[in-house]
Amino acid sequence: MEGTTSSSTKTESKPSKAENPNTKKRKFAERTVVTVRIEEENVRKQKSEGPPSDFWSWRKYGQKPIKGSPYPRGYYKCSTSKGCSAKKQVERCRTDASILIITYTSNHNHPGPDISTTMCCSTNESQTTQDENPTKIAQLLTLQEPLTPPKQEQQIQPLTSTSDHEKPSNSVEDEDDDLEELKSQEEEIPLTASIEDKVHHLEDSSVSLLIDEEDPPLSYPHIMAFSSTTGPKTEENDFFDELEELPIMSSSSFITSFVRSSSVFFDERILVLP
DNA sequence: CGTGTTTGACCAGCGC
DNA sequence: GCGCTGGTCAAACACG
Repeated sequence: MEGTTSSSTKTESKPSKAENPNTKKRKFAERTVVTVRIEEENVRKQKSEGPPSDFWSWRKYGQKPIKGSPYPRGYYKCSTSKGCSAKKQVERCRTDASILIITYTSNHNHPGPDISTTMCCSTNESQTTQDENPTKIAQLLTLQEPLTPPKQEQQIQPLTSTSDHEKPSNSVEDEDDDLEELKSQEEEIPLTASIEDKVHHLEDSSVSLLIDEEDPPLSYPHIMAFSSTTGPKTEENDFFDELEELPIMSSSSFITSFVRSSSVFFDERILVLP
């Protein structure tokens, strides 16, 4: 909480509505942007079931149509714990409805849920869990698919802050007429980048910028969930070992290694600093 | 009954 | 200064 320390310049209190003085601070809000690609069948599910859930429980408190986007943006607060100020915004990529853009703001002020039970970390149980929680697992499954188009994927934003980062970096703004073309291109493009390639790429690029060990980003559910569980994991490691052979990690390399793993979950992570 | 969703209204940041 | 737009609130409603 009070993660948005950078922007509390407005001190005049707003009596009735905004109980949190940090509300409506757009420009300097710290955010972590995650794009998640969902598969087509899940796209339909999303429409009926909402955004893919992560390991927190979220309560929707608003939805707004976003100018220039055919899809509304949903606003969610963490309902895992009372008083938790963690929020997220979920919207769809304008060019590809199968891409969800999730923007995490603020920080969880409570330990994460026990993902060993919440999530399908056990490799043996993963299949059954998928059957039981297809939506929740959907974003995990997406890593099996090649993710965002290479252009978008390679242009991981540096740590500069504008409110436009969540929109895809490719030329979305201009010709809407090209959207269909882009879509068709996306479908035609043999998205062949393997997970390892992607991980490798992310590792080589700016992922290291995303995680500052002394001042970690605001909200990255997996990391927090992991850190909240007691000590180094076994099942989780097994899980990730399946994804990628991880060396034994020291505490410092754990995060880096985790990022490598978590970057598998998410197409793209953008920490926006003030 | 508790929890979550929907939805209209309100407010403030931001660009012009 | 003004209008647009995004973000939040809160009442009403739905659901288990």
